[in-house]
Amino acid sequence: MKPLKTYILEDQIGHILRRVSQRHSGIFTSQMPSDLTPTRFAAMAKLLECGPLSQNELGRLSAMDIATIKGVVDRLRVRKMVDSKKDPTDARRQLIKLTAKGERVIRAAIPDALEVTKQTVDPLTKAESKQLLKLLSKLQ
Amino acid sequence: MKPLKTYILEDQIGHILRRVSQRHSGIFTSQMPSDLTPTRFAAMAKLLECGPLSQNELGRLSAMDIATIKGVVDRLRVRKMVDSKKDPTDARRQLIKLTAKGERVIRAAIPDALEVTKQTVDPLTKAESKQLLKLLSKLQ
DNA sequence: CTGTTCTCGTTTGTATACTAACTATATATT
DNA sequence: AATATATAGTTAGTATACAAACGAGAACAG
Repeated sequence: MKPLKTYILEDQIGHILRRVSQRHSGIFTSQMPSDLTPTRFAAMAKLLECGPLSQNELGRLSAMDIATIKGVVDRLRVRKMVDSKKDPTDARRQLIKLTAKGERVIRAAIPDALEVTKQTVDPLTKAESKQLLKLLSKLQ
Repeated sequence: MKPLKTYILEDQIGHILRRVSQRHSGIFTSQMPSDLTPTRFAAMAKLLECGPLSQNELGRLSAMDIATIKGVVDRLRVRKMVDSKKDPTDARRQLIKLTAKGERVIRAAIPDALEVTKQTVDPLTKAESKQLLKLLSKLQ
């Protein structure tokens, strides 16, 4: 006899991922300056790490679609966190780089971001947290 | 001497969660009919499980903000997957219920959704997958 | 040199996701 | 009954997220 296929939303990895992401983003919003969203922060952190990048490279490195990264960069530009100039070697490219203000802001925000990570995994022991990262990494 | 606080985006739980969610949603999109998004599916699955619900209840049960669930319900209504009527006992409420079409669609989609879950955790062993769900559940 | 193909970025459209301000209705308190 | 408070839903605004179609430039084939 075949077992019934019942569908329990709460048991599905997709649903749980969504809820955990919601919680994380709530923690992020409450801890960080209001004009730093998770994606803006990610883009700026990558620029700090790598120096000036094309939009495409920045998108790839921070795991954002090109249409998404464009919006993120536009909004960062409005806030004078980044600026851009034509790549002299390739007229299609825009090189995006942190402004002085942007670099100051992202450096100041990094300790807070580490605190966000800490609070997010706070319900777990250190070993559990390490295990979780290991398992999630296999799913990327 | 204080250690340097280096920030590795790829090690942060928020970033990893975002990437895993992206992968899951890609699998969902490729496996499911194009007019069933993850949230639409979740809302309909809850309606199938619980019967008619107010927008508020539906939002709570499927982990969506009231402003979000409104958009989801509106789009489901346009597609004739749900309809709604005034709650006779409370004039503020709209009772949302699956249409016959909606019920047919969601029932047919459930096996596919279980397959999406399966594919999502495919890189993990059964034990790992169970462990992952356990750890994630602690973070909800 | 000339197409062909690829890549970079833009734009449009749709769909979450949440905040804040608002209206309307219900419920509780005095 | 009058007032205060709480709840249900709507609306507007901002920010991801991605698909699809497009133009401009680069790279490469012949």
